[in-house]
Amino acid sequence: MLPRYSVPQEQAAMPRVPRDGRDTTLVDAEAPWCINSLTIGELPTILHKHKLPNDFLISHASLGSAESYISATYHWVIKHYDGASPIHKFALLVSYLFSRVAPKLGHGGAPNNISTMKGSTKDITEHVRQVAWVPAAETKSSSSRKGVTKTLPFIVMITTTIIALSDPLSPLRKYMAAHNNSLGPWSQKHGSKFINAFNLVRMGVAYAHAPAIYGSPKYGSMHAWSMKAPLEIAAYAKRFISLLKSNANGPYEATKLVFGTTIASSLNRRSVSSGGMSRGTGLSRSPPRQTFENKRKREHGEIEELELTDDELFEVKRRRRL
DNA sequence: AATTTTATGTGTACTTCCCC
DNA sequence: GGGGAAGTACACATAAAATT
Repeated sequence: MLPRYSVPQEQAAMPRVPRDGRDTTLVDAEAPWCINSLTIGELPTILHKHKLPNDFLISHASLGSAESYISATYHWVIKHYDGASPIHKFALLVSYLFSRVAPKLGHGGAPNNISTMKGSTKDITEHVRQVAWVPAAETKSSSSRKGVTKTLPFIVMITTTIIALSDPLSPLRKYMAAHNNSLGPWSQKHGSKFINAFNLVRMGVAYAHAPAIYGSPKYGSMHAWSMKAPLEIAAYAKRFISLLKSNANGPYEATKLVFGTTIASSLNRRSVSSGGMSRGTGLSRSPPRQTFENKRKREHGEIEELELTDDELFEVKRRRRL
């Protein structure tokens, strides 16, 4: 059986994703909700939410026997999450997008001209921002790298990473401050899911200072990479959120800001070809093909665990009653 | 020397397939 | 259908490699 996360009692009623204007989740910023079952096109409907979604559970980070500062960081983020903070909201939304970009989370090798950028944070950062997102499975016979298919772990782990790295009071930053800026075991645990320096830079929340961003990047403005200042991230986050709710193409534009045109287009493919404004129209005439797994999950009422295929992302999914 | 990444093996949970 | 073998996917531990 799937690791069914437990739903707190007071939130036992399954949150409804807004289907029309009458749904109370549209107007109630406090009402419980889930993020993983949304489509990208539905992201603008939850921008007012103050709380983390119900499916944001620490268990999805599989902390196990991780060192105490790691689990402390997860608990700290859950306790301090503030939906009114642009950075927090951005972190959550981007974590969702990141989980849908998977497994295309890798990148090619360093270009030949990387050394010409040495010394220029601007050049290297702008370069990394444009590097293509490619599947991380490059080993010939063996399958793709492990740990990149389930979406909920990404959502919990990316959100936590961005928020914690952006706040000097987080247990993670305090650990770094006491350990010469090393992220410690955090690097390996999250790096196995491609939550690493390179992708933080590529998503626009961090600077790359040295070609070592392609190697074993150490943290610090004197080394390979560092987070942008909170005010810079906040400005970026505001722009992202503003794009997201700007118009019918908001989700595309916001995805493009963070992940680039290619990813935005590939995630958007289906809805563009079917005439754009499918949002709010309810049923689509030709429902996208579902994976076997998805079908099983629907049958088992595990829709909240649903992992959408690319083609489904922008579709307005018909909700089954639960 | 320190830090991060990559590779490999083990255990576990689930899925798929196949045979009865 | 049921039930077991084979296959898939993951976390975790450990070791090794790469880079600064």
